[in-house]
Amino acid sequence: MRWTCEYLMHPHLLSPSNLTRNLINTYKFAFLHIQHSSLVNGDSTYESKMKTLHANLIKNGSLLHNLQVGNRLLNLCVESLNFGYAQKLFDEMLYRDVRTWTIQLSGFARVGSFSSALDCFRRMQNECVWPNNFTLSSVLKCCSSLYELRIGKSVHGWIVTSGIGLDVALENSILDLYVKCEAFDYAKKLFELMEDRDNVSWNIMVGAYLHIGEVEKSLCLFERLPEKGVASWNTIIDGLMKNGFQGIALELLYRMIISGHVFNKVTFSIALNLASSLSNVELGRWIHACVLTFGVQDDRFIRNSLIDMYCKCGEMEKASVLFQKVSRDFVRTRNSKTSCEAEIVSWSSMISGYVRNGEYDDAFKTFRSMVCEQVGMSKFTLTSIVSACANAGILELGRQMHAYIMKVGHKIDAHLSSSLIDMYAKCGSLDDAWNIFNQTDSLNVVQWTSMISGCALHGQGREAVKLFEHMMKKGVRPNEVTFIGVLTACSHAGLLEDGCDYFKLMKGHDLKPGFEHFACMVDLYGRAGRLNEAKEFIYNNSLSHLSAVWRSLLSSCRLHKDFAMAKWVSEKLPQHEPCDAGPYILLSNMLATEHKWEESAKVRSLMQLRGVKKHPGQSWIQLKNLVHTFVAGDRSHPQDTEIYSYLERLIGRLKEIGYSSDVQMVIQDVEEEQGEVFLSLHSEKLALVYGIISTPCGTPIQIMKNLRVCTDCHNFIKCTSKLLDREIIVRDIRRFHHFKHGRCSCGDYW
DNA sequence: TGGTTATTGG
Repeated sequence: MRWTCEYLMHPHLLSPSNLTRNLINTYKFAFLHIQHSSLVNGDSTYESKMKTLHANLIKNGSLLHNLQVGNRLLNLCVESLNFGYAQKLFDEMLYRDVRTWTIQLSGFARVGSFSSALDCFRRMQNECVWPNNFTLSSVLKCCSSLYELRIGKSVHGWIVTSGIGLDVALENSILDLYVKCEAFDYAKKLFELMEDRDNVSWNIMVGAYLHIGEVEKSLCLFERLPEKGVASWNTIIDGLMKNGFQGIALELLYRMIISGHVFNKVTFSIALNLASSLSNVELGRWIHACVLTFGVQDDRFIRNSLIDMYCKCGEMEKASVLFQKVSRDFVRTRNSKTSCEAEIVSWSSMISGYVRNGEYDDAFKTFRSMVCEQVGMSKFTLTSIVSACANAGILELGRQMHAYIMKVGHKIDAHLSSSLIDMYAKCGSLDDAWNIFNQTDSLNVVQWTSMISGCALHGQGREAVKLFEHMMKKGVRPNEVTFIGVLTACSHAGLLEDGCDYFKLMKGHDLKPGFEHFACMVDLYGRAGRLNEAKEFIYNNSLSHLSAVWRSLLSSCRLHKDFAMAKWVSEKLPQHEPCDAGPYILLSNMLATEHKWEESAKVRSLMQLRGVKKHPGQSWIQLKNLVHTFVAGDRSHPQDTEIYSYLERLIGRLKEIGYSSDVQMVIQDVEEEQGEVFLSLHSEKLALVYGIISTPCGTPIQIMKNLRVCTDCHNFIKCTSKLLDREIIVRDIRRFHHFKHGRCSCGDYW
């Protein structure tokens, strides 16, 4: 190998008589040798060696006089993805035939330059080179990738009129073009007219029916297939899953196995995807075991599917182990385009996995390494990271990400714009959310929903309702999530009648209310003070097994001070969710308000006995580039002496303007005075005080909290906003509270 | 012919 390479570096050693098949092979070896040493041994002289090789090739001009030799070399360049050299060689070749053009054209198609491939086809036609079936297949593939139905149809027309021999493969390409371009009628007609149909033709049609959601027809077609190949099974299982028929998909996978079909690489990907969409980690693990048995664990698609499956099943550690292995391998193969794409997918999967599992810090860390290691960004990565900013509520980071996206020059597509709208809304800047919303040209249902939910989040119920009406007028169909948004808005703004109307409207849109919608309705009745109607609604709709609706009713009871019903409800709660700490705390809280300390303590010990852990309350505030997090009674902050002494003085001054601690929220068996002390140390108060002492007078302060804000803290913040004349914004787990001049945007209704 | 990653709610 080394000898051949050195030999080629000295062209004077070449004699014209060597211009034979052997020479081509020698070039082939040299090519592969240079590429191999660059990829595996990290040889940095790759570029210069290739240049030398190429120069020698050109110098030995006779090579380019021989069409056969030229074509073979061109093919070699294309196959090894050395596209720059392929282009040079193509331009320098003296003679070109249909094969030369086809190699070049399919080369463009292979690296995803479909437009260049079509240009190549046009030039070829201009030079009156008659295409063959391979050329046409490639051209049709380019058309379908570019959704170029018009060009595709003209190619079809040309094929028919030119009298070129049509074979099944070419007809299948046309069929596939029509399906991909959603010209389903054309596809159906062509399929009916086809004299020879092979398995591929049938599979394309099965896939086509699945694509347009005609699941039953696709199943019929599938069952009619006389010999079902692995590809047929793959198509039907994948399509069923994508149409939301996970159960049938799983059944078919089982049927496929027991009828003796052996999985191929595609089957593994699909099966892993099925496992994650069912959140069935056992199935996922079983498939992982099969992957290892078959020895296909190094396939990039399968690896990524494995990572994604573990991410979606919440097993981030397992995903991370696989990911580390992948990224080690990728370092060595960075040069090829396909491996780059596969690498980006695995990074994206990891980031979205961390976001999905609420591990935002890890998501940010992964993103940072991705930037440092100069891995290319995809819109998937960016969308996930914006969503991480949204959920973590870190406005400054969100803004930086937005700026980064603009700087990199990424196009803001529908997914990105909806996640940006959502991010700004969730990070407290509704104005920025509106800016993105107003700048978007054709709004889809997700973007409308993000904006509607954003308004609801900020207590702008009427604005949300207006938006919803506007959206309907524009002819955009609301989905289930849109209704959750608009119902929440009605509930937060106390718009009982509108809420009931919208709930009824769901039927008109063929949408079945889920438990979230029912919970919104219970909330709506409850907040409006219609506690009995809320209770009736629960029983009339058989919702009594859902703890979410009882919890919502309980909050309303507290709001309207109906202690009798509150106690009745809070006793029901732990039965439904024995592992959730919330109901126990609420119940013991209710008992404590009636000074029934013993019973309250019993509930607490029952909770301990069952090993239920309380979710610790946390509040955080971002100042400059740092996020400061506090828990109740936190003494770990470096400025804690300052914080505590300011807090004490502040409470004293607030009392002078009428603030008093709301001891009803005390959840421990303590005396009032002690209770007051305990309340004063809630995490949001600490975060607020830290914000006050760290910023100039009059600066608005924004705090985030992972639980709902309690009545006492709500009161405390209201009074503080009045006393210090500061705008204070608090995001709790459900909504935003904008405090100004002693009032809150929620109207004390949350 | 078929396979992996993203947005609104929970």
